[in-house]
Amino acid sequence: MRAAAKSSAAKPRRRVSRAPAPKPYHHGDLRRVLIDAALQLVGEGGAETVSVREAARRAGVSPGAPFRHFPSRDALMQAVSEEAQRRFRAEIEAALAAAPGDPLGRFRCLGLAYLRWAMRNPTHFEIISSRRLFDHDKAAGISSDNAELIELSERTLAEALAAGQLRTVDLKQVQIAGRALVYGFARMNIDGHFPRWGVDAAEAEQAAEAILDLFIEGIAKRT
Amino acid sequence: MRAAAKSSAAKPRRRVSRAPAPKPYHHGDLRRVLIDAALQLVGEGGAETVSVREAARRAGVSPGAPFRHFPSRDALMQAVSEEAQRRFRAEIEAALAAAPGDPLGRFRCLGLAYLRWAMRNPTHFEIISSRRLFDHDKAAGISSDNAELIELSERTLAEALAAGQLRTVDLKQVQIAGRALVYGFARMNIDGHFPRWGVDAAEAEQAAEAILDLFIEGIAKRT
DNA sequence: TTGTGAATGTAAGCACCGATTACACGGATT
DNA sequence: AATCCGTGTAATCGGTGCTTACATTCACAA
Repeated sequence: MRAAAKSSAAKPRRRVSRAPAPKPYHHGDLRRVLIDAALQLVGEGGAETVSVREAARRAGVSPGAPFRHFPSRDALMQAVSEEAQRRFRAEIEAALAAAPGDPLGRFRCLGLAYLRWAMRNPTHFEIISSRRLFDHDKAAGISSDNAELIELSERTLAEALAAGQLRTVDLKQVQIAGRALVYGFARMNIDGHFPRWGVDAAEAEQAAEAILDLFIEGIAKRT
Repeated sequence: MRAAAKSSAAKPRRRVSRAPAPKPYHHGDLRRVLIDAALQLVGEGGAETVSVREAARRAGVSPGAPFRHFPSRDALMQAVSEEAQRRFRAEIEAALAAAPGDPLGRFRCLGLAYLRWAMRNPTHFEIISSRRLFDHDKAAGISSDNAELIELSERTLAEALAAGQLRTVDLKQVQIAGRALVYGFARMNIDGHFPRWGVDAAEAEQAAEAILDLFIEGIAKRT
């Protein structure tokens, strides 16, 4: 690519807050900009094509600068993952709050919001999905990630059981199976198992809804 | 990519039958050895930590030699993927052939064999799972991969439907849901979503069987 | 206002990586 | 026996993660 070739172009050293200097030595909010750049890079070529140098390049900063904010590439990716998880959880909770109803219906809303977000934001979902790459140290620690979401789904399922809407009592199994279903569908989508749906997102979302309904009918008490 | 751990892998050479030639110029079966080395590397540090150089190092060969057999790293990984897929399909078909019974029971055997193989060979399964990395060109082409397996599961499901064992008639939905379920479970396992099961494989397999049964009961005609 | 230390950037460099090119070896064909 | 060509080596290039040394700026205090 191109060398930086920063034209120094000796500028007047106005430090008055009135006019913004064209090249301030300090970036201002490099950390945030790096995370955004990395997020964009994931969207362009997958998670493993993200390079710290390219992120720095897009931030208009030297290759070593990012290491002032992240001790390693993995740390940067972890920050990206946390950002993605934050958005994910926010959207799920919003969708669940906005759609009340019977417990099983709310469980369906939960799964649907999960699937929709995963299909519409494959970039973010890909980052979230693999703990082995980004959260390997945090996995046994704080667990402030989507454990909250897991608990939310468990609570909703418990309500459904209390309301007599389920045909089985093993909530843990149902919860894991539901997670595996939506996770598997979303992963298959971004892993390219549905090449035909790459061009028709609506069809993919329809299929997602259909298999979710199939699962829910499977766990619901038969009429 | 990141630096890989060093490892001395001076392999004893034996190719000449007459005298102990210390260094035969030609390796003999480098292609196979490279695939095996790459497979081993995936098992040690994940798919993206595999480097052509390290594979060459373990094969006792110069860094440029692998490129005589594979035009690129991705080509090597694709060969590894094909090898893994071959073993996968062989085991599934063997398990299915050895366990006859009613169609739905055979479908269960299919899913169980899938899950078991995925849990016991996470290395291979990880390679198989992501088409975007390894099969991007082949995806629309020959499709000699596990499309055969998909068809096999569809056929088994159709038999189950014909035998009146299913409560729904939309086979495509059932098939996709089943695939998403087992794929999601296997992926969650290797992606580290079940850290507790990292030490107890038996428990993981029990859980896998349980969610599979949950799903099958969900699609079965109620007695 | 003026030091002064901590933050945060740059510059240079290391080792490793994928990939290419020129060259060396040797088994197989004729 | 001479030759061809598949297969290995050696050298090299640009890119990458990461470290170290140095430069600049900001924030806070005397």
